Amino acid sequence: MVDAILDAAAQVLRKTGYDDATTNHVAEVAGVSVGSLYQYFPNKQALVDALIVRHDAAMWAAFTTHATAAIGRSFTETVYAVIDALFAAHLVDPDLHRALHQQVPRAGAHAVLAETTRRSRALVEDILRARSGQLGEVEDVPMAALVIVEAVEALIHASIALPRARAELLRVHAAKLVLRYLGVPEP
Amino acid sequence: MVDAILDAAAQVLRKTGYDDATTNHVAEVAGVSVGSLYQYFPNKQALVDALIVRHDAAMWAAFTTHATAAIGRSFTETVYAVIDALFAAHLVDPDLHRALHQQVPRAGAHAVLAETTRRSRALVEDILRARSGQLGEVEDVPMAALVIVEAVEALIHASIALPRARAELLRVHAAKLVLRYLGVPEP
DNA sequence: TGACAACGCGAGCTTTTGCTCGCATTATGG
DNA sequence: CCATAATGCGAGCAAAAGCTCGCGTTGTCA
Repeated sequence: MVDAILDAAAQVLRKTGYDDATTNHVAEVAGVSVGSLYQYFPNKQALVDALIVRHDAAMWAAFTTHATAAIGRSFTETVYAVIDALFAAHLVDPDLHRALHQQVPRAGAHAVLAETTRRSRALVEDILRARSGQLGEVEDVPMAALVIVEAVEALIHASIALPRARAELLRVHAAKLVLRYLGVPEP
Repeated sequence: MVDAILDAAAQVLRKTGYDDATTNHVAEVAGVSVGSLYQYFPNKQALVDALIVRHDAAMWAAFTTHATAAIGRSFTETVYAVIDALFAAHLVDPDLHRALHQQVPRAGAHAVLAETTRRSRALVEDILRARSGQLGEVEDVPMAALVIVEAVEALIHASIALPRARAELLRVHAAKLVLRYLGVPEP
């Protein structure tokens, strides 16, 4: 039942937006009553929070699944794999993702999302440190990780509004951007 | 009076957030009555819209002012100047900027902001085309402009949450990112 | 099958909030 | 100095939205 309510909330957010995402409307779409909704979610914020947590977990799962392809590869291939994984993660439910980020007030302030950002940066830092000695050295690893994560994420968000062909090309450019930034020679 | 109301709205958004930005509250802070507010703004959305337009205009003004420093310089210096101008534009009213973008639902969907993004990209495209023959050629100018604008804007937004020293360093990294992406050799 | 609890329901209460409208106050101009 | 208009006021209205609570229904034991 909890899942039914969350599914309904996601659908409402995707289709009609945050303003029409009233508790009554969500309950109606879910085919349950408002009372039942409030049995599992103490208030509207808790409902939205749960949705954010669930979606974030789904994205992170998709990311780690795809990112395993990077294990044992060369640095260039690792970069491509991680970027592909990030793009894949954003294809889990793009409409919901956009609704959550563009319409829910203070969505970016959620602790779960901050934690995911932190984990993403930590992962990139690890990758950068792992290539010590190989190619040129990176002086400020945390700063480089920040630059890479922020830039790539921005490009992914931009790609959502693009036609498929351009989005694919943008993925290549994202990889190019990162590799050249890190001083990796072209293949 | 219009300005007083807009100033109050900006202050409320900055300090207490979008949720507490009721029309009555804004009017109270502005030192006027709700009736007066509705004499100049037909509804709450119009008020927020006007605030977005005003802030966007202020940012664009700051940008163009600083960007004139790029006229007649070398390509590398032009890149630095434009990035500096973008950072300067985001220092106009960072708190209001964040409130508008993170708390106002669908803030990104506003026509004015889309137009500003379009103008930014057009400007970058012009700069890229102007250096034809100089250095390496850029094949897909619109794509490169998109990559640069999106990446730099993301880094600027990230820099707002950073301590001043790190923010300054991030600016250098933004320039490095763009120059290396475009294949410009280090100075 | 009957007692009991857990689950579910939805009409409606309460609060909030965007907004109005009739009146007061201040400018304008003859 | 008065008539008229323009501006400003703020109590209060109407709609909306979050939330509650008493009752019905379904499931689960002995």
